[in-house]
Amino acid sequence: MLARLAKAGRALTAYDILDAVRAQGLRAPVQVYRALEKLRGEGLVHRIESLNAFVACAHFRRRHEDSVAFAICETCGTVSEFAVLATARALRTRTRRSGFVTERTTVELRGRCAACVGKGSEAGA
Amino acid sequence: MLARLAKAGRALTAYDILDAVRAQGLRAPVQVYRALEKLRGEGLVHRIESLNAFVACAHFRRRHEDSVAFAICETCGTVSEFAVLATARALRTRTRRSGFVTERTTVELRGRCAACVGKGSEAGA
DNA sequence: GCATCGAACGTTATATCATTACACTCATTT
DNA sequence: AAATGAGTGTAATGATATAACGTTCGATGC
Ligand SMILES: [Zn+2]
Ligand SMILES: [Zn+2]
Ligand SMILES: [Zn+2]
Ligand SMILES: [Zn+2]
Repeated sequence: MLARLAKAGRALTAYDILDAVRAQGLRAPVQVYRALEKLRGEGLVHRIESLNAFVACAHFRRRHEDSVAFAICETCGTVSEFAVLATARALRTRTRRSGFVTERTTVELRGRCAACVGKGSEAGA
Repeated sequence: MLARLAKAGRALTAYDILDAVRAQGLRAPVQVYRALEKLRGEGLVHRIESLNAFVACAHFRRRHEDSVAFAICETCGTVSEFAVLATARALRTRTRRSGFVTERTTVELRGRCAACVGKGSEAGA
């Protein structure tokens, strides 16, 4: 299942994954959600909140949910993961001043990836 | 509908809102979603992606979806909106270096608000 | 006035995402 | 062996969101 996610390069919904792994014997959504929960616990999978979908962790590091961001291309669906340690720290500090204790951050950017921007400008020229 | 959202102080799902406005004649989800879409377009409502829910804009400013963040209390559900102009700019600059053109950012923090942290530590002491 | 058009709306049905409930298996403990 | 408890598979359901389609109604042109 993790292999499928990693190969996809984009976010897959739980039901996308379900379709992909039916051959391996998984038959019901709850099985996929349980597996995803486990993988998320191991830091191998991230959830993209704005897509209700999942990606394989690109960094093979454990537990960095608190300082990761995603750039999501609206045109081709590609999801790129990058670390935002300083940004996350700044946000935590900022809210801490009003008494809010941050446990987790979600940072997701929508836009167009280099490849799709290139294609777009070609078409427009 | 906007009044209901503003009064709530927390995020409401479309179906929460639907229940609240049945008295006003709205009967179906799609009507609520259409109204929300309009209000979002006017910058009066924000969507909280990690909750699949909606809040009234706390700033009464138009169109700042690209630089707003939310601190969401996991204990009491309170959502606080704050501006993150510098942070959003930094993220855009950062991804721009790899060719990604950002159109919109989602920044959501989960944790515990001042009130709930206070109660928690009292209980723990 | 009135035919035509198109945006907005209401209704129904359906699609999509996620969890609950429960029975069964199997390894661990006593 | 019986009791316990974690994990699993199945079915059903709940929660979120959109599609499809006919109607209303104001704007436009004749
Ligand atoms: Zn990662
Ligand atoms: Zn792209
Ligand atoms: Zn706002
Ligand atoms: Zn709170």
